[in-house]
Amino acid sequence: MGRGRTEIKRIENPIQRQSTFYKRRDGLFKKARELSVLCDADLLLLLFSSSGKLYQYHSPSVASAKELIERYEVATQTQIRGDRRLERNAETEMVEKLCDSLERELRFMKVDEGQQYSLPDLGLLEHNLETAIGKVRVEMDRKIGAQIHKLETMVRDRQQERYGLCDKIARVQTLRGMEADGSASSTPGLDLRLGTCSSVDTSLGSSPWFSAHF
Amino acid sequence: MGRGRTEIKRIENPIQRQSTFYKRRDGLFKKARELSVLCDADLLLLLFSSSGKLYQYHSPSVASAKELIERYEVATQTQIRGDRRLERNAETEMVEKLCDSLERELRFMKVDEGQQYSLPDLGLLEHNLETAIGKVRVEMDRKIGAQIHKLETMVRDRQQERYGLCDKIARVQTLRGMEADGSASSTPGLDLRLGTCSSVDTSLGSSPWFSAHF
DNA sequence: AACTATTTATAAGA
DNA sequence: TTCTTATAAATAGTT
Repeated sequence: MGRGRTEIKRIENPIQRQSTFYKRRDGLFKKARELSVLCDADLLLLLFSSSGKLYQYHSPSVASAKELIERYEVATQTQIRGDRRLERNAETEMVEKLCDSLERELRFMKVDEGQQYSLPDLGLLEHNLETAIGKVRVEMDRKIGAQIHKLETMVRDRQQERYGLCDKIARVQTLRGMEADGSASSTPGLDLRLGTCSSVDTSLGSSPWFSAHF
Repeated sequence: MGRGRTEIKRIENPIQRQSTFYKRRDGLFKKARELSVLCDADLLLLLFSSSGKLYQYHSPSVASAKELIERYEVATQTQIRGDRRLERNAETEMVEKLCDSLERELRFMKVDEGQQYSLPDLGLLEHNLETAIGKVRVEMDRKIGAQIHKLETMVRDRQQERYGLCDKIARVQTLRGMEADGSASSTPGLDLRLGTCSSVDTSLGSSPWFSAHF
């Protein structure tokens, strides 16, 4: 459009090029906006002039360019990874998250191997790692402590139960003794003796929880 | 353009909307290409249809959309950080790199505080951190060792120099003694005695390198 | 998809 | 940069 000429090739005259850039930039942005509104589409337009200046447009329906860039990355990743993503559930996602963290951790360590840290930097690094290890150990202790407490409570409850039963048995036997004869009881098949009512082993050496986790 | 109607608002008829989407998408991409060629500009166009399908265009002068996204991120960072970046040299960049690493490290640790790690995960984490600390310490030892070696070498060289000078002085004094008189020497202002030619202190307690780094 | 009456974008000039 | 205007290009409605 315009008077004459159509050939699409670099405009050599810088003044004319600049002028054309402004006009066509405005036109492009307008068209972008119209498309996004008319057709309910999301779009991002990043434009760098030949002098390196950035102009951008994104459809009003999205909050920021960043949002669309992330959507773009997800979309292209999906194309690459195919439908593998569909097989995943929440649990595997969490494991993946942890793996990512560890990967990052390891990459970080590799940077260290690659050289470039000065001695004071290494000292700082050491300190931070020590702090981190401290946190991990505190957390482990907390978790182990909680588990032990839980088990101890369970053990104590069982013991109480046993004491109660022993008591009952003792009373039943006393009752029998008072009846003073060996005739058939009303519950002949039921032996209420449960063995000695002594202490219960509270060590956790072979607890299923322990062996399952280490 | 087209017969009648111009109002820019969402087209409700889905068939018409789809048709318009194709036409205007092609038009937009064509305009984008023309702008980039005519005005030597780089551009990226990401377009998501209302059904979520992605269409993209980037100027032929760049290898990939990713490249322009990175350029965009640099440009916006520059806008935010202003000209602070201009003040930076290679050295500060390296420090920044380290800070980023530590930040990542700390973020990782925060995830840990937030809960969600199981005991075996914590065990693994602990192990990894121990390995990392080991690496850092080995690297520190290596650096300190190298510095000590360098200093020892310097000290040894100085000692050698001194021995050489002592030797010279001894010979000069012997010569003087053989001349057997107290008359003015040809170099009266020059006292060649450099003090006792004994051992040199090799401790590094107050070395400038050491104090500069810790 | 293709056609075409119209609207819109813009090259050149001011 | 911005405005104007002649003209090329895009496209809405239709087939």
